[in-house]
Amino acid sequence: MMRVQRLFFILDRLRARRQPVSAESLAEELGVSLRTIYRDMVTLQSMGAPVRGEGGIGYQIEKGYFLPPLHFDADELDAIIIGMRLVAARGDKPLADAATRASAKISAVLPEDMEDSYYDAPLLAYSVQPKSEEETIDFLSPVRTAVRDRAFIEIHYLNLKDQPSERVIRPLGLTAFEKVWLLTAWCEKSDDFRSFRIDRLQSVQRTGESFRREAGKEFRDYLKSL
Amino acid sequence: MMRVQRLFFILDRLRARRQPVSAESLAEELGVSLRTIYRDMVTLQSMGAPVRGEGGIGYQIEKGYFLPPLHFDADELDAIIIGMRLVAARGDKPLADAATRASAKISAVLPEDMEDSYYDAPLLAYSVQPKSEEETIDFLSPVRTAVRDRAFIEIHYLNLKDQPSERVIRPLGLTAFEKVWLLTAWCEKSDDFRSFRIDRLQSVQRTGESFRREAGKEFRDYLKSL
DNA sequence: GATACCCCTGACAATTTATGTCAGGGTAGT
DNA sequence: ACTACCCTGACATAAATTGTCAGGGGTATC
Repeated sequence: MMRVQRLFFILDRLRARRQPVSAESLAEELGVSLRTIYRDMVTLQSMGAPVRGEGGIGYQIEKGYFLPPLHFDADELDAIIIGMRLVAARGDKPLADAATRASAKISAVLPEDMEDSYYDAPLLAYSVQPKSEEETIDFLSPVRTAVRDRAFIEIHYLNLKDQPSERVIRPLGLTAFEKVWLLTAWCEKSDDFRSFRIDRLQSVQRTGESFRREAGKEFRDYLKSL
Repeated sequence: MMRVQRLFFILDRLRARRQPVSAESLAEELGVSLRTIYRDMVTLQSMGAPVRGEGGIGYQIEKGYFLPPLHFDADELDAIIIGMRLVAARGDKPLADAATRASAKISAVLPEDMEDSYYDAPLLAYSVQPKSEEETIDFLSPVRTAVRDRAFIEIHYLNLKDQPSERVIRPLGLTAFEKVWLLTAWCEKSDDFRSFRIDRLQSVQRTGESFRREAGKEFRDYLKSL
């Protein structure tokens, strides 16, 4: 009985991670011996699951699905519900609307009995709006799309000491902190990585040029160092 | 070994046929006894596969089991990604894991070209852990499942003035604020609605009893009044 | 060419599961 | 009442799973 659960768990796990998973970490997580994991892998492969193991690396699952994703369990549904509500509460209008739409699409594919509990779920998210709600121009969405399109933008920024500056940057990524969104970018002026708080932006404008992301790896390394 | 193949076969079979499949036909096809098929069904159900058996009909798989391909636009994808990462950052371990799994399942049903951008999306969520990270017992998940199951719980609570109390409550809902999770409940002792910060809970224990939600409407009204 | 990580395989005894059989009970439609 | 199913419990036997021990071999990094 334990075995079957384990096999499904392994599949799920390999699907979840892009990075290779070592047999040892699986063994530990599942409370079984290393040998058992190796045997499980043979079983999975013999059933046609596209799992590949490489020495010195770990296990990976090939793209394309051997088993279609299972339905969402109660915890996963909770995570989706609260996640979408968090975004709806903390994002700007376009992102909040998108969260609502995504939520609707997901609930549409749920079985009826789960669909009801999805909408009635007693999970809420609440967020205070950072500034006075009336006239705050929110730059989250323009910046977000600029990140997506890899478009250079020119910004007017007010740092935490209220010193204004103007610069052209490559917007690389966004991070949601407790209260603020942080934009990580490559600043052409400083020729280095810089972070900017979205709520301190005075203006955002695309220059029209776009960049290729040679900086991808460096960016990820930079993020890890934060 | 035979067992695992059988379970996968049954899943495949139920997905293939729209019409109900009888346990007997499965037993015959797989060369096992009827009893074994029934036991297999229990196993599948215990793994969260919504296979339904009806007397006089046969077995069928519920609609939401296999997620159909979903199409999300770029903004919706952003919302899902950041939402799941927010939950992963702010929930406790079970909820964070669930967010990761849900994320993987969603990405698995995306068209191929969208899948890459899903994983590479430069959107991150970061959250400071509220207490010292070592020995904080996290009550989010037990409370969350109690809300789901409508189970009475007995809690030891330390209010913001550090006054301890002990009470039996009906956990009604959870709200995620910037830094803390708030539990809204009906308190039997006070005979009124009360709110509790999850991080101030000292202990949580189910009484074993459960309640029906007559309080549903009142709860929603109460929440609106906050 | 060390070194550190990994994957992978075989064998064997102990334990845990799975299985068939027998004997019931339940439900829904006819 | 009948049919055609699903479902459950008990129990002895057969089969699979598991950990342990003892290896072999590949890949990347320094």
